[in-house]
Amino acid sequence: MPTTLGQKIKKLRQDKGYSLDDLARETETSKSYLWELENRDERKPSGEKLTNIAQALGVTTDYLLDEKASPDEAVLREAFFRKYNKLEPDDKEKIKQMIDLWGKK
Amino acid sequence: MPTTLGQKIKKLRQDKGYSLDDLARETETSKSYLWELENRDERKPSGEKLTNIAQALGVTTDYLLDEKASPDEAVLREAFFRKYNKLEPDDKEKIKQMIDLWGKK
DNA sequence: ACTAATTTGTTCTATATAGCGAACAAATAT
DNA sequence: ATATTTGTTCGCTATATAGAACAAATTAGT
Repeated sequence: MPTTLGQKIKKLRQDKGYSLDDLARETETSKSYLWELENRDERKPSGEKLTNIAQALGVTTDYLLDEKASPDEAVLREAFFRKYNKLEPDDKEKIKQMIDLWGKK
Repeated sequence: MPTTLGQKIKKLRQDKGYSLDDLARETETSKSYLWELENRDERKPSGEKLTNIAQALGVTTDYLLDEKASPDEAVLREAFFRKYNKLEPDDKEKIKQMIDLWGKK
């Protein structure tokens, strides 16, 4: 299971069969910087780059950044589901992706 | 409806009754920089800052960054919902937040 | 199999800008 | 009227990020 930002990017990229150049082209970033992101843990990319990368890899930025705790309590299921169904297609898709990914970690 | 990153931060912050100093303390950033984020459109904060800010304001980074399209097609609802229920509480909470926010835009 | 060409990954140097601290200004409270 | 809180500006340093050039690996040709 990948845990750092770099590991996640590398895994997702390779799973898609992209080279660094491929991903660089799609994300408006240089391949040298992508390499640093994957291999040097101390990098802190901008939200903009993160957005491009997340999109190219089909995940959300929240998944890449993998935040920490946040207060929790029970969910009202029906209300939840009704709300979900009213979302725009793009947003639905994103929610779905997050659920898929988080379910695996 | 706030549209830029700065507008969103400002609105959320003020709605919570926070001063720039308050938010700065909670998010590991300087108030001067927060001011720039709110008032100068050309700023590009790091994912790290974004994460802190999003958390302090109770939203996701994806909401703050408001990405663009992503491929879409039908969702298998039951599977979807079963998966959702298996998530960790923290993650459930995040999904819920996103749905709430996106439902309003 | 051997080598030349092409693709992929890595390192280095240079530049723009993220992000801070402290000083200043405006507003609000006492 | 003064003190305290809030917002704004400025200059400095660290670091994000690009653009090569270089190295390793892979592919294609003979």
